[in-house]
Amino acid sequence: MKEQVAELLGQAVDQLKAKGTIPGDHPVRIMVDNTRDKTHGDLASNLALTLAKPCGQKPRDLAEAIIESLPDNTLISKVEIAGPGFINFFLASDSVAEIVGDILEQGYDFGRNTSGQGEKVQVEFVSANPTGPLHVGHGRGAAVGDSLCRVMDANGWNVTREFYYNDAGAQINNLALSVQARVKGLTPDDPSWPEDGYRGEYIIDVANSYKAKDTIDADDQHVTGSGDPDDLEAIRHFAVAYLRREQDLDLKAFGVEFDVFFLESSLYTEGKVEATVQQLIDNGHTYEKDGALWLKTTEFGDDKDRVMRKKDGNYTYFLPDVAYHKDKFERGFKRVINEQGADHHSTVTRVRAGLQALNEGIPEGYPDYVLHQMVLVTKGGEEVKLSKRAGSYVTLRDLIDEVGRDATRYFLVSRRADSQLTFDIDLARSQSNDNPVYYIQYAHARICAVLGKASQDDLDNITTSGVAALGELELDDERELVTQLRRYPEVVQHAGQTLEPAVIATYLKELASIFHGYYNNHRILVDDPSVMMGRLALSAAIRQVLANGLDLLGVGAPEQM
RNA sequence: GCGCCCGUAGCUCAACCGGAUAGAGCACUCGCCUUCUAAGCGAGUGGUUGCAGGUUCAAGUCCUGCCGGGCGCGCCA
Repeated sequence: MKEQVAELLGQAVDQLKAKGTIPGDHPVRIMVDNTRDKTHGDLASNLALTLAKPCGQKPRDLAEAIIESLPDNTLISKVEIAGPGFINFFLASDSVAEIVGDILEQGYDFGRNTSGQGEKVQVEFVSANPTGPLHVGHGRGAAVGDSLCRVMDANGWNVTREFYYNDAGAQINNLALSVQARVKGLTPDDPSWPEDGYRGEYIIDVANSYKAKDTIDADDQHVTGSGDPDDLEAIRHFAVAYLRREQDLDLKAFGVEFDVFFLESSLYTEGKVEATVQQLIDNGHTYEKDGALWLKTTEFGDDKDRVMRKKDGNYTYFLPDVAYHKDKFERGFKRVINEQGADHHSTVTRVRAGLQALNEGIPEGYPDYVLHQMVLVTKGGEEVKLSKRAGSYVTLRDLIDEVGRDATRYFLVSRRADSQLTFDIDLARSQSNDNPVYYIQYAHARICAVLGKASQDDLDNITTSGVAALGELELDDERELVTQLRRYPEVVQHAGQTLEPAVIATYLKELASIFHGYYNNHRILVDDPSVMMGRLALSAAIRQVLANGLDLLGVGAPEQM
């Protein structure tokens, strides 16, 4: 709709350029905005304001000229000049109502677009190391990352969900030692407990399962415990598989699944780390100092150079990261988005610098990052810091068990990633109007209930006589509802462009709010068949958009509550 | 000290590429269930958008400097 109005304005500009009112060589950027105030019509353009100066005219005079040059059309019913020189467009009722027909016809596809043109995009998120249960921060990553994937998919991208983890480093060794200690019956208080060992109670479960020679099937790990307390290697494999499985179960309970699990160890075994190092050396971006090998990241915007190979011959963490992203690029992902906690933001510059130093034509801003800030969990007004199972942090499982999947996902995805989030457990679990999740779901369930009362015959005719009757809908709130529905595709697009799935949540809250108001003021199943059919069509369209939007958030759309 | 993010109503948050009178919910006050789900609706109260400059016809939004909070500044990951 915006595009169509912009198109009309474009034609008016061309005409005025031909007349000389607008300088022919002046670049014109046409902006059409939704209006905030309905007295300003449906859409507005600031075109006359931006062109006033180069044209040497008063904005309102120029607006007048632009309006006179607008081609004839059926889209717009009225145009006004307002304020300092805005051009306000009032859309014709018919063209507005059309959107309802579109929604009913397109169903699940309404709001989706093809702007991604089927290009491959990889979204890496969660990427927790298998050293313990997932915590709230991972939960935020999972909620934001998965929703982002859904949004990218809705914008026509071919999305791959990827989970990367370290299965072989010092931390994993530490994990193995901790499990081994538990297998041997030691406790964290014991003097011979491994230094910096993992102290959480979950380690006991891993140890017991290992001793019982259980078989573990995670998404990407399949191991049977040997039970041998002295076989550290066997313990390591088992512990990784065990915790991976636990994470998988949490993620499944959260409604999040991955296409690819990528092991850091494979970068070593397949020689990709070595190859990356060699390439960096060959390109002359490295030097030896103090027995270590350094990468000149300062050549690419870093504030100091970074060690890539330590004195002891091991690599620092960011080198495999560079090798990993080189691999992503070589796998054909021209676009990659990494969703991570903001506590790792210092890696952004390093990884990008490393990729530039490879000199392989990888674009400068590659990869994209979405960094989420910390999550603070509160209950009863107090900060919650500990969980029994993990010991030192609140687990994702705790939240899912306590407040439910939908509410947890909603709360974690509904705020912009770059601001800190307070997760109020009491609010999230309250089944009341305080809780936006239920507020939105309730709107969906209510419509389902109403449609359930309508006759099958009427429902069958909803797309024909229902849509045809939309002209009868003259109420302000009906008009407002249709306007909100019309904006949905823009919101999906906006979420995709800014990589901010949270805007979907905001939109749905607004749509639900307008609907609840409408529902309370007007009956849908009224005697007048024409009015009823129109309202049924409108309601069905709202239900569809609510369902589509909730789906992008990974939150369910219940038919009854 | 340096870098990144944030600062909007008492609280939690909105505000589309810079647009017109900064919006919701909670809390507080008062109303609405014999009618499709009251997990709902309506009305009222509540603001120098942290502070000070600058750019612009127009700034919560962009720029600079402060103040406050978070995170990061390792040959840890």
